Amino acid sequence: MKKITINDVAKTAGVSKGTVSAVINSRSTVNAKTREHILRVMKNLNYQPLGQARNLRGQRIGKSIGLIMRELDNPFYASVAVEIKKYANSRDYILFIASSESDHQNEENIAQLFSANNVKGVIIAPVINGTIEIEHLFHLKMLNYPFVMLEEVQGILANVVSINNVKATSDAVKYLIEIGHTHILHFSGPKFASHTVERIKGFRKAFSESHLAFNDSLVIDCGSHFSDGYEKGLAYFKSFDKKQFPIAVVCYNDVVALGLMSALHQLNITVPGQVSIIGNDDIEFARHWSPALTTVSTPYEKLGRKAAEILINNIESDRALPIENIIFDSKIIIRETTRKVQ
Amino acid sequence: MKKITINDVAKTAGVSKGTVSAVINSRSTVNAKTREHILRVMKNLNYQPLGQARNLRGQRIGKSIGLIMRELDNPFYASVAVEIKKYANSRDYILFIASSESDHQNEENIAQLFSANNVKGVIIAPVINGTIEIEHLFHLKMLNYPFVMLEEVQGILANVVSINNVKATSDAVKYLIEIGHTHILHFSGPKFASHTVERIKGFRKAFSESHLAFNDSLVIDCGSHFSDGYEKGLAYFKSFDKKQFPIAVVCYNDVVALGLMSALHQLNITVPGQVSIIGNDDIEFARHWSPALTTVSTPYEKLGRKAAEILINNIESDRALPIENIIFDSKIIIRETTRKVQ
DNA sequence: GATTAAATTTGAACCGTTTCAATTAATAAA
DNA sequence: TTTATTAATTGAAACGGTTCAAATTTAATC
Repeated sequence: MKKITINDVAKTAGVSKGTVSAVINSRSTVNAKTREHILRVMKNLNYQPLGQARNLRGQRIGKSIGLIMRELDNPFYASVAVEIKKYANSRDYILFIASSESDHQNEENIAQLFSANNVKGVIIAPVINGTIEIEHLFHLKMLNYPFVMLEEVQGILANVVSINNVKATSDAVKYLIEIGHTHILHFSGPKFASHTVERIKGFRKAFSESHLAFNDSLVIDCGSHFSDGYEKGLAYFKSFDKKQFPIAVVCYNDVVALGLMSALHQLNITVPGQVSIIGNDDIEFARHWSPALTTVSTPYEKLGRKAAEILINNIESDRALPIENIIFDSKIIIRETTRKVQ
Repeated sequence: MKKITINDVAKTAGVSKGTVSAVINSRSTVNAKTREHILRVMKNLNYQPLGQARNLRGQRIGKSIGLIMRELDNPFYASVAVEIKKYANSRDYILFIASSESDHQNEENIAQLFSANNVKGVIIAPVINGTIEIEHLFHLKMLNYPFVMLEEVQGILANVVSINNVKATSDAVKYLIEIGHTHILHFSGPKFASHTVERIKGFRKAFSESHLAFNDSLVIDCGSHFSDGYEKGLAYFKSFDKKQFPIAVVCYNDVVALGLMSALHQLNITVPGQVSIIGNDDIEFARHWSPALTTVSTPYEKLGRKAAEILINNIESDRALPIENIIFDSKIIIRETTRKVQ
């Protein structure tokens, strides 16, 4: 079935396509009777004007940028998204958000769709699934299509605005060591996310820079959701020898930490009495939970703002701008889920 | 400054635009040396191919739908968005999300941008700010542009998929009456959101259908965030006469309810001992909080799924489909923040 | 060096609109 | 009825690319 075009409408209505165009654009120069007639024909033919063609000539339509998240319900990137949006709006851009669902092909399709549809540039939380696929990023580069990545990707030189996960997690562990902990675990994030990898690296780094011995069993595969923290927490501490307390857990993020606390509560294990817990992200609930969660706060406002700023600067510049690589540091926020030992 | 086009590149490089086009599209028929040369010229001129024009001919690029939320951090619509996305993906559509920030003009601009940029249809959580502005919706109708609204808007006949807020809140109040409460408050939502208005209506309805007398002071303007619940809760109960307990509060949503509980905790008021609380939405945290929150669960999966289904059916149909108006019922989930009185 | 096959490149037609000067129809004034 | 105005309509030329048959170049073979 061929697509109905303005020509079909014009022909059926017995007018020129200029007139049809005038109706579509609500121009007042067209006679009321003619308008009605054309409108009726449009409805009958179920004619949908093709936006792309409409803009080709005029190009007076608003500006927009895109954001490709890995998943819609990631609380950290959701906060970053809000900041990106704020900044974009302040410069008169609308933000469109899409989710790659951690799938390379999706990421590529979305980037393609953005660039093909008048979205001026894109911010990407890149998918890194073991095999790193960056052809589509090269393609964007070739097209001179402006983009900024929220995590570094090996093998491509591009704008990156990110956070220092290694240092953040390492600092968290060092803080625990400082207050006397000697038995420290890591509930790690979703496989293949670079945040996960980097945080594990930071975790190990802290060990290698202290007197404590690292051991693979100290890293427990967990995930990023409340239920992950809850379930893995239940499984791990269910038949846990209480003589081993006190113990400390550095969690991938706050939601996992909260889930873990919920599990511990159910097992009648006290926080921070028997288990100290540190989260990551500093979501709003972290400070309202009881006990309030000690966590690592990443400056997502700055992160989102900077990413959007670089992107829009690139979009509006008529020459290529130098590539930027900006890493923000996090800081630990001490609340009630960690305590001094001995 | 005039925009650089493929013609400029072709001219500067001394080749035909067909060849430049071949380079842009990574076709293998072009000689390596020529390719390099053209690529260099593209870079020098900072040439960005115009996506719209690229598609005009080919039109083989993926399908997408849009979602216009009122705000990015609304937990209820965030959940709905996830469901819309799932369904859209299952039918090979990519979902783009934008936020109107509860502003009419933004809503209009975004809808415009979607329709002008090859997004096949849109789901709208409409802004209803006292003055109802629906011209842009009429415009979409005229263009035969498929759209579905997540809340009813007076004055326009269009697809609506929504929830029965009146019944939901009314049921909540009736439940409280059933278990013996006689003093019932409502912490209401953001002004002008139709959910707010409808829930207040439901609150009143329950009174008018029972023996209790309604009174304007029973509705406390609150908002939709944790901090709103916390602050308004603190303000309201700070110098509250304890003789008036037990009392019950129906909250606009779960986050507000949790904020309120946090405030009450700080004031040493017990839940559900002195105050019974009911939320709305049934977010994940609701069941994990302690005490676990009694709340009204809206079937957001069905809601999102149905909205996306209607939209895509409309997009893919070659004739106009009948307008649908679907309202889902909610149900109350009894947990630990409500108790029988007397 | 001539012939043929393969690799490149060209350029005109086309995609579905908008634009706007020019034309035509309708209305008002003379 | 003419004529001058004004209101509507037309249609050809963009817009910035893609396509692909035809033309040209280059390489290979004899």
